Amino acid sequence: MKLSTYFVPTLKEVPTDAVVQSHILMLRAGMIRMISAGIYSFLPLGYKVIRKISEIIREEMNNIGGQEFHLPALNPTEIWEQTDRVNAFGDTLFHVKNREYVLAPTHEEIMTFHARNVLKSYKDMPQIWYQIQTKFRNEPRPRSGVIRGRQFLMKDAYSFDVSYDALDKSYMLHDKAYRAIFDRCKLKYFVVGAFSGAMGGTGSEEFMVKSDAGEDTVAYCENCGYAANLQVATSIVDGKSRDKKSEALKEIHTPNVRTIDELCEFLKINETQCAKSRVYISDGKPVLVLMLGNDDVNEAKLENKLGATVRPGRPEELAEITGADAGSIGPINFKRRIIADNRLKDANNLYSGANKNDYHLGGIDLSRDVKKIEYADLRTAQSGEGCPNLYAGQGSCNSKLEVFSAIELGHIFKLGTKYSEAMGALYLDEKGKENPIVMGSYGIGVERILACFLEQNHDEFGIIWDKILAPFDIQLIGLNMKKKEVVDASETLYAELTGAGYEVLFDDRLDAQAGFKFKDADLLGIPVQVIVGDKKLKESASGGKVEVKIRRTGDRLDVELKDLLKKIEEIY
RNA sequence: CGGGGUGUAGCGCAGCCCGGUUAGCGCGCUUCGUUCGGGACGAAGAGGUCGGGGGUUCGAAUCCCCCCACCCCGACCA
Repeated sequence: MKLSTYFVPTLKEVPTDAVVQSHILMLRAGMIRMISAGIYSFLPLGYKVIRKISEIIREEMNNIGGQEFHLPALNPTEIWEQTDRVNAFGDTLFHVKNREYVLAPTHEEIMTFHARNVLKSYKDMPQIWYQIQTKFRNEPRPRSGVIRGRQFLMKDAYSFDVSYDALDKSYMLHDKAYRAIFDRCKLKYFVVGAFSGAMGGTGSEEFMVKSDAGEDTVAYCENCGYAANLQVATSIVDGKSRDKKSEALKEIHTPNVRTIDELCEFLKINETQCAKSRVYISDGKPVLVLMLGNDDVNEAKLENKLGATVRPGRPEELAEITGADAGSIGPINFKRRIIADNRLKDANNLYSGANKNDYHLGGIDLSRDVKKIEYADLRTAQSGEGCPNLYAGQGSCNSKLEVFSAIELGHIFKLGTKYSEAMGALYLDEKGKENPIVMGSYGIGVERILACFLEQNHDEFGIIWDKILAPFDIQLIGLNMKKKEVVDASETLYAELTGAGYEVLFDDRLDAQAGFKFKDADLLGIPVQVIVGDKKLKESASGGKVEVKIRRTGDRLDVELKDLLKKIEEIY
């Protein structure tokens, strides 16, 4: 491909609206352009990479027996009503105005529709059906370029089995395929296991990539690979030990002391002697949550414990419930439900609010002074705390956890019979008995693979492709295309390299200066640059030299023209 | 949906607070010349509903009201 006629609008300056690296690089390298928030056009260079990624996905899906479909994005609303997902998706679902259609955000319904009509016998299974197709979701806030869009490419796969045991096999096949896909795409990823969500599934795994641009927060252990969404992550951290002697309750005047830090400062005590109080409202009823020191309440854990959603109490509610404002609230004489974090179990000699403005209580013994108190894991794990992963018979890992943001690349999910039951996808088993098909669903964000790769493979100058995803194998740069010897040599090389089976991007632009071409080449990040300039052409009697530059390392070497093909072969 | 910010030439921005010639700068683009291995130089050009609508005023990019778009933080995320 000749760059003089190839549409690759590179940008010298960083577009203001782009914040995350992958987005900036895709825009600057002329791979994408935005049409509207969360809606992007892929330009030729970007689409070339998308196609390479798609091909890898296809190969690995076919390897596990997957069969590729192409389903319509435009779906009759009625099908979505059968599973009550018009409601479940709510505003996220795009509705077509002049027909009873929706734009599909995923394809469980359509795949189940086909399964229902065809998979009538246990002999018809297992099946793995997949497609690579555009999904539509009316995200309230698209962001980070292509990472969270309103329209995006997804590889979605669905398995159909006769039993949960059989589903386990299909699920494991996908686990294998996904690892193969992400390995081949040279991504550094990790797997977050089984988070029992509200979707009625029996198991799931998320494939994640560490990134500041990510929207999930996870706790990860480098040592053993433990990874958990922060919403459920636990850690090993000491509780408040129980002192031998419980002191008597004492009221302390603490004017203008609101926070735990201020309390510690005021009383010259350690924060692990304090119980922090937070009042939440759940189901219209107040709950006092006690945390040790400055520990953060993990609202997801609290909601799990209560089995209902929670919200923080409003200031006027706090005053009415406790008789005090936030900062002076505590467990003593609190008449409603009290749940304390496990770190506070049986703790004594604690300081906490007195439910009276500007007063705190000391000498609190939770066992002695708080009659009806429950304990639960309610705290948010933090970086540096001990990994809770258990080794069989050897205690826990206890290496240091790291908490960071991550991008979800893929998700494999044991669906069970939710959709087959709702839509009547039933088969006959060996005994002639009717059963619902047991399903799994499996998704990969195709553009996210691209974005994650770029997040992990760039430097200050631009993209650094790995050869497996690179849009081209070689960037051939004719430095001064006004000189005949350069034109002749580079045209010859272009023909030779292309003939040898390499995909070559030939910078044959007539008017671009050397520096300009170098900068563009580094930005585009093709793995190998072959630089043809008149000086080096003259350097050898035997036909001249060209320079070969390896983008990732920055290494340059001069190569005789006649040795070039061999050299490139060595590199590749 | 709540909070914050931005919208002026293809891109990046100044001008706005404090209204007043013909709305400016850099990059890019066109033409000519010079240059030619790390985003060159000179000269001459083209390119604008100042996001949209309404209002105030003799006069609005500038002040006021409404709307729209985009970005960031949060909420949401099968």
